[in-house]
Amino acid sequence: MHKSSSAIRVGLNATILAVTEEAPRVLTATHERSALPALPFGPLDPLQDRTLELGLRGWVRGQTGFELGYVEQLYTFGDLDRDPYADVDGRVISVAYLALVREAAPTLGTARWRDVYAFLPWEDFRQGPPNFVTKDILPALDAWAKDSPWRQERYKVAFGLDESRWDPERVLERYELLWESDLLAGEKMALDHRRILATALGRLRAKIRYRPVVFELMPETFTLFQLQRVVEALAGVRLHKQNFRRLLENGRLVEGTGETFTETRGRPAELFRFRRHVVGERPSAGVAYPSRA
Amino acid sequence: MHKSSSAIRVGLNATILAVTEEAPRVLTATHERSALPALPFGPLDPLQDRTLELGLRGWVRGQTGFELGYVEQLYTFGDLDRDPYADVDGRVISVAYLALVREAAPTLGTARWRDVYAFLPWEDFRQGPPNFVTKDILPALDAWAKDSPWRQERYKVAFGLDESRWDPERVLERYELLWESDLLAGEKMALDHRRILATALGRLRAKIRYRPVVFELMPETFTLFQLQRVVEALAGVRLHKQNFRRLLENGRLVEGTGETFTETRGRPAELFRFRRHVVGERPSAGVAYPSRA
DNA sequence: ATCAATTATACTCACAGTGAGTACAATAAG
DNA sequence: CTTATTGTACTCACTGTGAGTATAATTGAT
Repeated sequence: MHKSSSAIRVGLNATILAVTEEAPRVLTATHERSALPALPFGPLDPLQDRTLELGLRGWVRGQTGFELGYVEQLYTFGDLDRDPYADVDGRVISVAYLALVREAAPTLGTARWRDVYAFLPWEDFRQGPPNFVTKDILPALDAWAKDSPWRQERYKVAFGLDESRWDPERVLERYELLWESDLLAGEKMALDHRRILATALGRLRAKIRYRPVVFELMPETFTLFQLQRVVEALAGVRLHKQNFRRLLENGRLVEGTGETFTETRGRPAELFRFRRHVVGERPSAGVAYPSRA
Repeated sequence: MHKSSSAIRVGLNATILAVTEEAPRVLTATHERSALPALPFGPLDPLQDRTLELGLRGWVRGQTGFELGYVEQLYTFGDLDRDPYADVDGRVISVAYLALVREAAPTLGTARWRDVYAFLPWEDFRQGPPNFVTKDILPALDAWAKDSPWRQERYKVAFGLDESRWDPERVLERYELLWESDLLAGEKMALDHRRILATALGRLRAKIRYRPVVFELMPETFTLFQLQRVVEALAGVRLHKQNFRRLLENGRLVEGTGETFTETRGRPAELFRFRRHVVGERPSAGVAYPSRA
């Protein structure tokens, strides 16, 4: 066994999300040792970086060319066994951040945009429960929980069976459930990065509802239907159009520009713009996704 | 100027809360250099502590004699200028935790229980707005916001004026508002610990509503009125008794023991017990504080 | 023994959201 | 001119929630 160094290094971990073409995307790098996709990661420079967030913005700019807009701290990971190379490298504490950017612009280096649902395929319920969930996962979970009423309750709540209904925000619960039962589907990521991604998605889905963060992902002007599509892509659920609009009007979050937008056929839609000044205005201004269609 | 060391140390910071005699209490130590009250703080041992949480539990046990029950990670602080001694000591990153314990039992060392509202006096609205808030703070804030409509909105939302109503969870917003306007009342704490305390209180107030965490603060059996008093102490708001009980019944969080409890005069109250197994049962099981009395 | 204080219950009621549905209007591609 | 597509206008039932009124059950104090 190698002798461990007692030095601690602090890493800054970024889950950078965008939505393009009705799919949530995450910026990935390639993990050197495992060759798996990984969340971009940079060290904290203890002398230069005045704040953790500035440090993050700095190396993201350098490594990927992105100027981050909205940034939010997620969680700090520091378990000794999360990194199998920790013995060699010394202990690493990593502070994970969630960042939202406006568009999937071209990237520098090895960074690459990937569909979030490639890693968490069971989270996309827009077409109803995905096939492999109903066919494979749920029966297997049922077997897994057969002898434990507690496991029963747990997986039924997580997947919205029986009494409870599918709650888009319970991403982490579902991830951990599938991890424990060894039923994880989808593509792997390096280390515990898939878990971090799940944390990020859950947080974002929750935050959307009480803070106007979706607009960080939208262009300057947009139609209400485009906005709905973006929210749906993130929430992984289809929404009821009329109710969605009703909520938007109540929240006074957007204002019409008067211009219209025609791309597909059908009646042209009016273009809207986010009313930036509402941010502090209302107690809780979010784009609460109302119901499924 | 001293030459800074480039080593990083990681500290684990605990906000340990309990509720006794209808007051939320926080466990404080004494900061060596400033002699101010401080949140207990211990280093992470990069070789021994398998997880951050275990590290925390370990030194809390050693330093204060407490065996922590409920523990939750709060936030990670790492700004260079948060500690004026950073130059000498090298960079410190601290991971803050919120912990709940059952009772304000006697403590070892210099640790001491203090009323949370001694540090954040404007947060206790149980008797309605405290005198110094209406008399001093609000007028001063009004002056501070006189020329900025944005500041206006901000402080009115934070303090529940006009349209909006007092939201117990906006602790951090209020703290930052008062900090910026240089109107902080109450006792100081070392470094940025008062800010951390504000973060913790806000988080706990929010969490109470969708997870049954209050019970971590209650004895094994309790009357519903005692429970209400504890929630009120944390929320800093008086509640409507009937509605509070209605919500408890709906949530199926507690069950009667059949025994009754008599301490004050008046009709004896039935003793209840937390139904532990509901934890995974319901989608969101919390003791949502309903309305003010 | 009576009263005041204190706590526990039982209901009511209005109002705001919310999930869901029906119907119809406007426009463009084919 | 049909059809696909999107935008609008309403309705409706149901649930939660904030609030209020009234009454029952106790016990300590006078």
